[in-house]
Amino acid sequence: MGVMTPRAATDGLLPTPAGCVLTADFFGRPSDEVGPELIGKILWLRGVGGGRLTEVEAYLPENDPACHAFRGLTRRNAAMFGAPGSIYVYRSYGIHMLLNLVCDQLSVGSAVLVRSFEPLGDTRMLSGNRGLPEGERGVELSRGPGRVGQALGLHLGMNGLGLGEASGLYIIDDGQSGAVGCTTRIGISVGDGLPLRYYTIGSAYVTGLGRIGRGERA
DNA sequence: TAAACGATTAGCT
DNA sequence: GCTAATCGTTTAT
Repeated sequence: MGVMTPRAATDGLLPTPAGCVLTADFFGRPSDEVGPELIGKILWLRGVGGGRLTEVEAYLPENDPACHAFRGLTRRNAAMFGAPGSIYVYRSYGIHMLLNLVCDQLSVGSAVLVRSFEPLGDTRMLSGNRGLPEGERGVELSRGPGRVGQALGLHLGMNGLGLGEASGLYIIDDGQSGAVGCTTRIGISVGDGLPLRYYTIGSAYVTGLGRIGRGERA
């Protein structure tokens, strides 16, 4: 499934990781199916960097009031109803840029929220965007959805663009995988209780480790 | 036009 | 563990 990393998409100073680039056929399923399979895949923004996905959450338009698409299409969430494998970026709390990957078929309104990743390769661009010491690669760099957006330098101009050439953002499968855990989602006031958060078991690049430790919704 | 509300994080206690 | 800061989007007048 998918195609190999396009050579044209590599940057001399910051090579895009080798592997199979996931495309619309991978994302064209409900987000609770795509979510767990994304764990361990590589999120990479051309020329900036990225890492291995360690935490994502699925949002479904039906029976899920926490999903932005639950109340139908608005100007803000329009990108969420776009083609599978496109990007939905929105501003949270007036500050943070949160990254979602659109799943399922056109106009369904299902997406996966990227919450954390473990950095790979050169982190100079990422740490610079975060305002951290050059080369920083600790959890402070990319644990938490707001930090992910800031590290990658996301902006609303990327909203609605497709993964790949259009946006420079790629999801790459390099064949490696780890154990995937599942718990309830984080930071929402409605629709919690649904086990739609997926994470890499044992990784420090996961938020809310406390509640996982207590065995909540394991 | 006004009010309320967050898919959060940093900073305290 | 708890709370404040922060401001665009949505929803209600």
